[in-house]
Amino acid sequence: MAKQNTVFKDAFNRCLKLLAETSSLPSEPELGTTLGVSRTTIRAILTRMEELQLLAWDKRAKVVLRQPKPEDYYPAEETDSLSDIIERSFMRRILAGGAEPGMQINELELARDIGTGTTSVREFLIRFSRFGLIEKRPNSHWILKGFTREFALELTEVREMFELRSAASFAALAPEHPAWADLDRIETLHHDILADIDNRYKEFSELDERFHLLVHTSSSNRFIVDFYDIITIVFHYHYQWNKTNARERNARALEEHLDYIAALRSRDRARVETACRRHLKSARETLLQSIQ
Amino acid sequence: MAKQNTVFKDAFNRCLKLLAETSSLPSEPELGTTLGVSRTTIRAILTRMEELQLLAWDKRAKVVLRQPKPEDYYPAEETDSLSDIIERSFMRRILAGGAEPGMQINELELARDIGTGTTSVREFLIRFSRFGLIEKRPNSHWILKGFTREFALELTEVREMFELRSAASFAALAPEHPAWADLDRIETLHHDILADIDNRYKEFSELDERFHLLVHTSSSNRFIVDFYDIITIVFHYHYQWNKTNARERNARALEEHLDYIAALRSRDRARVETACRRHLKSARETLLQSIQ
DNA sequence: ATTTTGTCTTTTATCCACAATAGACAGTTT
DNA sequence: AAACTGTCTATTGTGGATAAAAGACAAAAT
Repeated sequence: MAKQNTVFKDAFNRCLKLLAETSSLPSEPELGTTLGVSRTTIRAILTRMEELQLLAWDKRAKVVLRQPKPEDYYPAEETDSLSDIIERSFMRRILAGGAEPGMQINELELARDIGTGTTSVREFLIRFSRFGLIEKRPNSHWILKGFTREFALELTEVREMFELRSAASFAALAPEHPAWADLDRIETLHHDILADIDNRYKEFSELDERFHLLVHTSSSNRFIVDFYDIITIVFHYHYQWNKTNARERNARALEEHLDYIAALRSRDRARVETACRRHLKSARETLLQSIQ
Repeated sequence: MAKQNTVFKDAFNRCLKLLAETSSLPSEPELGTTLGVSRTTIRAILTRMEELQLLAWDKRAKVVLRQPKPEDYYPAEETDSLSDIIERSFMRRILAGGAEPGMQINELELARDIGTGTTSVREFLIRFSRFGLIEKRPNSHWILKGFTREFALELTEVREMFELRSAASFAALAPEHPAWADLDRIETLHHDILADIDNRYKEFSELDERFHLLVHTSSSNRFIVDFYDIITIVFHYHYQWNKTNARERNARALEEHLDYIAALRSRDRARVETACRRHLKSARETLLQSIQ
């Protein structure tokens, strides 16, 4: 297998949802834009839909014949891209499994373990190395530096530097800047989740990412925004594998966010700094607690 | 060709220099440590030296038979690693050649151009992407974001944040910390170069890198130290292709460094900040001037 | 008791091949 | 005239093969 057709399968599944809602599908280029894939893939999807008797397709006419059934969809595990699979598998090994700092990482072994070629694993490791958790010895193995206390402290040090600066520039944005509207939407979601915290506390992780990314984006600095990727991935997996007191932690963080958002709106520099520092401090503590 | 034996050739050349200075070579493991390669490579080197009648090798006895001649060395262009070749070639294209921001980068074309396989080019691009000059569109091409004014401003903004913090922590290092001795050596070199600036101004680039890296290292933060890689590569190629007023620029920077070094030694926080800011400001101006 | 060497195995770096996907262009339809 | 479709080509993503390089282990030498 040279390449998995996950792009096709994922787009096919998404296209089924579109199909469920209309009696005929739009033009190929329009579908391509909607689903974010090329016309080649769209045509493969249409062909498949024809085969499944979902669609009568003749040039511009794309008439829906029947509603999609659950078995028409490709299974979810076939739509994950290879790099996602490798990432998950690797993160499980190093965060969940008891991986010791200093351990060697073996491309070949990792590839065999995941059931994939070495090229993909290698490319993943190169991409991943910018997160500072692994390091390459040329012509030799990779070294796991480990998700240690030092790592967390170094990460949060930079995060705090960047976020304080971003928050300050956010507060200075012109009132008509679209970021304020984004902030409104995010604030509303905070209230919604808090109102039903027992059931919805799990939605925090995603909202947290969205909020902080919005703040960082206002720095207009690619290095600051890119750095947030590291925060995202660390917190993403951290939330996934460390669920003690998740409800309380998230509720507190939501309150802090609301305070932080109010401070941004006040445009009062000192107030922004105080609220931002307070939240970052508790985020750091949460992260550190989970380490040992 | 699966793999170029550049490690062997480069180590062989370095080993020839060792051979020129003694009458017999040390043990295989010792040579390996000295040259930074494995015993496998050492044995290949010794075999080659035997073939060239440079050495009589029998187990532990490695008797030098004659001095190496220039033709014994492998040519310098054969000792460069493939990734160095790709890097140089790519940087020339985007910094020296008139590459427009927004331009597409084609892995295959680049590989053909350099005369190498696509895998190596691809891995280079992935590694290089962390410098923020290119961006990947999955399943499609890379986009050149360009060495623009915005890039330089974003880069220097982060650099200034990091270096101010690093300089402050440098000044707070214990007096017995080895970094102070490194600083002494670097200062001496500054005086040496300034004393013969007309002939030695070209040595500034390397010294500059060494000095700032020393400062950044004292932050003990891998993200800050790693970020300095970006500065290094940008300035490295910038110095290489922009030589107007190099002598004057370098002389001024050397003076600023000396002032900065004196400030670090004084351990006076305000003085450190002033000297650091002044130097970073002029470094930024130099970089910006070269862009348009 | 170390250290060194001989031999062998494992892993990395790199090229190549091929399916999936993107994208270009001309002819066709609205 | 603008958008769409049919067809074809080019490029990316990924597995597999292979030489270079690293490294393991036992036997030999100090």
